[in-house]
Amino acid sequence: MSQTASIKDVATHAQVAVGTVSNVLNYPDRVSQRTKERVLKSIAELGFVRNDAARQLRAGQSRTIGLIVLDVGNPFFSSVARAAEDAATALGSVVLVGDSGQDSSREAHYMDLFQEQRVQGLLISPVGDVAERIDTLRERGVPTVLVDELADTERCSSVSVDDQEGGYLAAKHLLDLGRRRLAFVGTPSIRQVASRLKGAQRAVAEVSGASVEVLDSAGQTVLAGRQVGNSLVERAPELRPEAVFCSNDLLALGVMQSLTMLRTVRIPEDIALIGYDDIDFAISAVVPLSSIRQPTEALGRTAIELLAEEQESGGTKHRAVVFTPELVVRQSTAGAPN
Amino acid sequence: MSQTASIKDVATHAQVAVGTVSNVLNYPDRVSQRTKERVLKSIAELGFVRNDAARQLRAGQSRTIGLIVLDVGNPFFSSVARAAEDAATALGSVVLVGDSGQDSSREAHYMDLFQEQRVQGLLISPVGDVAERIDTLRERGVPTVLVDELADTERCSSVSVDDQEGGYLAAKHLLDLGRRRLAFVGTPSIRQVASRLKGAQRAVAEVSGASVEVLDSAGQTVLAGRQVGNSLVERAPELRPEAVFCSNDLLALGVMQSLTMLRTVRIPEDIALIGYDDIDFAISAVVPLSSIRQPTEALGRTAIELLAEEQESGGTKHRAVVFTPELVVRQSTAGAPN
DNA sequence: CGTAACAAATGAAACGATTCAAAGACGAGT
DNA sequence: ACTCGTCTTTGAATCGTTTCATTTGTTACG
Repeated sequence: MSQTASIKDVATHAQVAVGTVSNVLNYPDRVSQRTKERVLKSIAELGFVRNDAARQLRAGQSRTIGLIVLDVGNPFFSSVARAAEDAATALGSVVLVGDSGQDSSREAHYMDLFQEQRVQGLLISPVGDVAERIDTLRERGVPTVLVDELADTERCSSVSVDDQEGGYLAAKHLLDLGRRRLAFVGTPSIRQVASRLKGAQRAVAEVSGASVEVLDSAGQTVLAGRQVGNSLVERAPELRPEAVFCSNDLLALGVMQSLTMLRTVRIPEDIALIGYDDIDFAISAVVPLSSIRQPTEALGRTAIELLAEEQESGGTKHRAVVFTPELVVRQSTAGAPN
Repeated sequence: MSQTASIKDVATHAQVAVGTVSNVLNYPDRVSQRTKERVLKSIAELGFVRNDAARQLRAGQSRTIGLIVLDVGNPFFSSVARAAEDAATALGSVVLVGDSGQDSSREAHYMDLFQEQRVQGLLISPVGDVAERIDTLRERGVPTVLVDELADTERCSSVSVDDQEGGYLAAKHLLDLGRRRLAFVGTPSIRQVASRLKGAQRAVAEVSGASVEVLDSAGQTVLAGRQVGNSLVERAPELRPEAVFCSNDLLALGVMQSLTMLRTVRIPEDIALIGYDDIDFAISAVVPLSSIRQPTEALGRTAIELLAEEQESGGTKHRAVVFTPELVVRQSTAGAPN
């Protein structure tokens, strides 16, 4: 009894055929009440637990869905991951999360791994160029859904958020407050950030006399935000922007700390400040931070749904679902223009 | 070529026996250079990828290690998880992360799942009482290592951090600054928090004239911290504590926000403040926050090592490794006593 | 030339589940 | 008593890999 019992052991113990035990587990209606009880009793007595490997081998496919994210520590991704897990659980599947850490070799490693595991499907926020591998997977019957990246629908499905719209919303909001001299803080070398900037510029172009200055930050962290914030404080007041849009909440919190710590600048009176992502900390900042909320739960849930669609259609039909981000106004951009 | 090629297909294509293909993959030295090349060429041409389910079935065990945490969103656990993943990767294993969300039914679900997967071993931060299940797993040859919880070494191994010592360190530090009237903020109903409080009380008992008041918070979040902070601000100055020790950095940040926002209290001059966990935000707070750092990487790495030890010893020898936390002094507790 | 020694390659058996065609059991209807 | 239909149960075949006892091939040596 020390080692694990197999279905055969159960069959022997209950004095039935192995097929019957399998039926008890998978098609209980096919089995008479009497035998069912006997089998279940044996299962309990022997402590039988299904061997998933054997089951998968026979089925030719696992009940596993692979998810590769850029950084599990990032609240955006951990939220997407959690939503995906919940949606998958409802379908009787399990999500395996791999963290590429923005490293394309790690990304490749996880793709290999998931392929060996014969995952049902793959959700991925790609780092490198994965187009070819996705083609290969599709040929093998493994559907892929890009996450937070727009897909060529000839190739696969995708769920993403309209970053340009998000940027537009943020800048429009600042302009609506009456602010004209805007600053954008972020690293436009990242595609998502570039789109947000583009959206902001579009909003600015719609208002005469408005301008936006781009402040390239060293990274997307609180510290990077502080550095930018310090450089703003050092400026002569008349050279400071009237409103700042950061490509990410961490940056915004850093900027906020610099500005409020030295107490030379008031938020939102002197400078209105808005971030992006609406992380949990945004609401609990010294000055509650306005932000652009991305529908992370919807992203995760929809990603799983698209995967299911792909499976049903045999991997022929692809869809690119684009969500619209939402403006969340808090104290950091509250009140009338100065 | 649309579907996945098996080892048999490779064998046919390369005109060798299946055993030879297997040898090329697992024992390359047993195969001559010539055939090896031929086989590898066929593998590449057919795009063959090992079927892990079949491999596991034959091996009787997977290369997977299960990890069940209380909350993946919590930086403490995500850091432990990452360290465990890295250590496991080095051993050629994969870590599957399950999030119990402090819910014992979800915990049980993941335990079932991992058992079906025939994981090599299980790392778990338990919610409910899992002693019996661990016994069962041990009988089945699945070693378990408790994470952030001290184990009965008759039963299994564990990695944990000395919470009482952490509490002692924090309180001692505050006392060393000359502060006498301390406050402890947290939810002592959680075991770890209770230990930290106990440590703090021990430190206080060592100093004559010192006292510690316990402020039970509604949760362990920034918001809960703010509420406590507000209640402190409302007090008459002479009734306020001289130093506050929060059982968690989020709480501490909340307290800090309340105190600094209203500008009636200075940190650290009027109230010295220390948190616990040393999360990334601690260093970037308005007033950089002192904290107690837990060796999360060591926890994750060691958990995997203990698992390996268990496997080698056949699951007979268990060890409980306890790490000592570390005091990190920053501005929130800097300077001389008032 | 015979054979011992070794290397390389073979292919059937096994892992544990599911599937499915076939057999068995049983009662109703004639 | 016989046939038919329905409900249960059976057990061999299958999935793709690894393992290992055998066979085959090659070289060296007496």
